[in-house]
Amino acid sequence: MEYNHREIEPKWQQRWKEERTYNVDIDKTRPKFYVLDMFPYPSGAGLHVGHPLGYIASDIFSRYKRLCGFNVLHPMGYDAYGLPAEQYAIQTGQHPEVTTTQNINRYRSQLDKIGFCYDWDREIRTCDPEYYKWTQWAFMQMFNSYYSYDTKSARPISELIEHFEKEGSKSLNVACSKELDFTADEWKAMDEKQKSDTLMNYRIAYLGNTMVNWCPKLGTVLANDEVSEGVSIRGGYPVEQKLMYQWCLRVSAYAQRLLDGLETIDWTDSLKETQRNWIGRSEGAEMRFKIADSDVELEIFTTRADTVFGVTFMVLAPESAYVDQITTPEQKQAVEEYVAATKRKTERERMIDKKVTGVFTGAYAINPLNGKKIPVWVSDYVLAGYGTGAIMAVPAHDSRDYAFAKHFDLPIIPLIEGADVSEESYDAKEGIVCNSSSDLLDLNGLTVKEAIAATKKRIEELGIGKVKVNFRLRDAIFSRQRYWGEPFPVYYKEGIPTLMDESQLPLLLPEVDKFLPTESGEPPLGRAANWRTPQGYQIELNTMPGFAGSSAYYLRYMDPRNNDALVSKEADEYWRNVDLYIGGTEHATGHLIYSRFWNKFLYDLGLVCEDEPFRKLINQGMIQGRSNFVYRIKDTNTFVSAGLKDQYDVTPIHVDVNIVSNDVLDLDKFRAWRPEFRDAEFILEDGKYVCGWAVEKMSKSMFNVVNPDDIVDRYGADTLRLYEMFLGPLEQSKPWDTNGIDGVNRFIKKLWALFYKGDTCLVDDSEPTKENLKSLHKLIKKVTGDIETFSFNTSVAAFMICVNELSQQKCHSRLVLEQLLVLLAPFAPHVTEELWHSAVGKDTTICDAQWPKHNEDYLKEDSVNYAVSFNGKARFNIQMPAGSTNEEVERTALAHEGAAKWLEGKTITKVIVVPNKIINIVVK
RNA sequence: GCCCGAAUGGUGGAAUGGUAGACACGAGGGACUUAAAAUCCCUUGGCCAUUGCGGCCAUGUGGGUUCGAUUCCCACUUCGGGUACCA
Repeated sequence: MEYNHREIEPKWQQRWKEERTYNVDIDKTRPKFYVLDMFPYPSGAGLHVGHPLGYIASDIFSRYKRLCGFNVLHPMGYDAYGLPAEQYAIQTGQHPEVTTTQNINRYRSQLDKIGFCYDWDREIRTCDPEYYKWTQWAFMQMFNSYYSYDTKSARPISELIEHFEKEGSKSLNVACSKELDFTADEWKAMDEKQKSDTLMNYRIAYLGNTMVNWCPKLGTVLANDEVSEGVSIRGGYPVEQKLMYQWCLRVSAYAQRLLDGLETIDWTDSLKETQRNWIGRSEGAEMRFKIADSDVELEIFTTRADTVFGVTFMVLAPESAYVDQITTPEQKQAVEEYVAATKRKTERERMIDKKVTGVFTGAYAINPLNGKKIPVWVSDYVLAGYGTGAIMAVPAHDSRDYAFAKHFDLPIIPLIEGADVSEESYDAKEGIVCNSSSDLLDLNGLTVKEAIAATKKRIEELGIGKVKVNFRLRDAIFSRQRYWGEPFPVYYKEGIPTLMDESQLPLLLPEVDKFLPTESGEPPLGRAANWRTPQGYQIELNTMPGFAGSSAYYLRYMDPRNNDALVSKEADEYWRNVDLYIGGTEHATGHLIYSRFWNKFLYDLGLVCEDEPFRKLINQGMIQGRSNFVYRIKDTNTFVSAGLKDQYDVTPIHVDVNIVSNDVLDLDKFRAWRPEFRDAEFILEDGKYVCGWAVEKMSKSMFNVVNPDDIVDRYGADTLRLYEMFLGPLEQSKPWDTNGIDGVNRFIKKLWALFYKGDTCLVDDSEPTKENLKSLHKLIKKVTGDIETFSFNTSVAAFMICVNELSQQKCHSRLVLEQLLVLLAPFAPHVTEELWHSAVGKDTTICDAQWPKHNEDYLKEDSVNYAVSFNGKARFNIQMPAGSTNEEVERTALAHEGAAKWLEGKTITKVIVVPNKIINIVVK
């Protein structure tokens, strides 16, 4: 029998499917292990060889854990709601569901060819009503909850209503959009609408007037993580700031827990750091400044309370509510013009345009600690969304304030001894404070740290401020003005947003004639006929964002067909949370924050038993493309080989990597590739046309996309799997280069040759030799260690070494070869399964074998090789019997004939013996 | 600007304090073959020596710690990723 992947791979894939080899159920007699891939958005382009990298790694780990005796949950599904399908629908009129289903089918057939051990019975799709019922349901729970800082958890909104009825807003310690102040009587006197509005201030899923990222081109709002550098991540369209009435999730309430939880999970430090920065905790103080000749008090936030004596002006964000309250009539026009001008600018323009701008309000604030009058300005360098939207400016010690002060010629008062602020501000939080004393507070002589603490203490005593922790993390905007998403189970009863009954879930996405906004500017659902409750109330027209469906999908896999609960208690308590999660870093500040938030919320409600969803997380690196170039001599149809291109004036042109092999261009295929190249002439080197190359993103436009289907067809899935792992460390980005694939393919053929020569099966029952066992046990030890640390590339190398050794040893012993197959099974499931049955003669699947353990006895050496070094430089080797003492090693080394040369005329200062490795003799 | 990570042959990479370059690709040479493919064997970081041994230099640059540094520390250079008026 010859190795023929085209025959054995489909055969086993079929058998696994028929025999339900990879389907799992709760089994309390075995420990569970949950391995999850970030589920893909099924794009129209299909998979390229970069996509399966993480899937292969997780598949290897799943199979390994199963062989180790774990009951492994390893599911897959699709993140099926999304913008590309909708935009395609707008262009073509094709229903997004149709394209999505097509894409899913394509993905599935591509995935199937690679031989993954997914339990496909547990497949989920976020656009499936059976699935999104629970997305809608979770939203309803959030609507019905508020967040208590006393219990540090979400609580039913009914508790809050009880509190209002007893005490109004008194002694509340809860998350809210803004601090409200009302009595129990005032609450009771409110009408339904007022009560609804008041409760919105506290709900975890709430409707709020917030500054949103509005993308006019996409016609929708976007969350902060969907925007980068002022443009939308999808499409790259400009985004502007706009005040809109939108559904939001009070993620900010969980900021501290999201931060603390990072300590308990096994993620890389860099990813945790990214999340910490995104959450952006900063400790500081809120302080109130009275406005002269007015009742208004400006509340500001600062982390540098110590610099309060250096405040020479105040600045408001243009959107701040204070602006209208304090602007003097003389300045009114100038301020209004400035605010209007800022509004017109998109966020991107505001970012690119780093010019200092601002306008004086005409008002003055009083510094509460020294009574000084300080002017209040408006400028767009202060953000409305952070802190209180107002700052005290200390130009001597903040570079932004410094630039503003220089531009408008405002005074600068240095507060730290020795700080030179003539050219730039002194921003460092260190030094000894000076120029900082008044009747109320004296900071002179203190360090900055001490001064911050002293000021905080004093302002609390004086009742002019309080210690405050601020977070950068914003609430998530949860409405999208799109069609292809989950509808909100909400209707408007006399203008009051009201939840539907749980029994009405799932609320199905209605049909529409077009996927565009209505003529009156309403979202596409405005086109749905009868988008009303039976009582005739209007149902919410927005849909939920992409992250809604992906925030709790890992829970649904535990119990995917349950129609009575998101996940049953039994399934949740058995599978608990994800033990290993593999996916890209691009979700660090989006999905991985939202999921943690969502899970913590469900945890507060007692619906899930683990506080963190993903115990360990590995980020696989990106596989980049490796593009090839041909060089056309300018204004001709002649192409010059890469080595000679410097002699001509050439234009590099991308050429399809699939017609290039080892950087050598196939001339006939090139001529056939494009009509304009049909008559191409070539200047060759050594009779070949050599292409240039560069590492770029894998994309159609670069002609560097490699389809896994082609690789599987040519070399087989096992070769693809091994090669992707062999390419380099899992977490590192690296270019795909098909050139090296022959090496792993040869390895599989060599493996095959251990079992078969022609049609003869070589496996016999001979007793393994010492050498055989040594090679095998070396491999067991290495591979086990490597899988546990995700060093799959070095394990593949170890397999190659072992197979080479065994073939040199002519080892055909069944006992050795069957264990070799088990070790290799996670990496190359098809060929190992085939040999396991046909050559070794087993009749159960290799998946149910047992992972072998290595035996140190077989690894022991009779003698040990020591490298003898003089002053750290290795000079010769000596063989020592195993277990020799350091003294014996040293004596032998010095007595060795080679030693004399290096000892001549020198004296020995020191001898270091590293057991089993090296002996270093220091001479002078 | 700030934070994080990386830099090793022609190429992908190995070695986390102990003989740098495992393993693989590519390249060169050889065997088998009428020939090719496939397979197998040898060489392959650089320089010097090559009649034999051998010697020197080398992990981005410069310092440091150490008997010994690709590995640890400091500074710099370059590249990649994240983030950005967050007060």
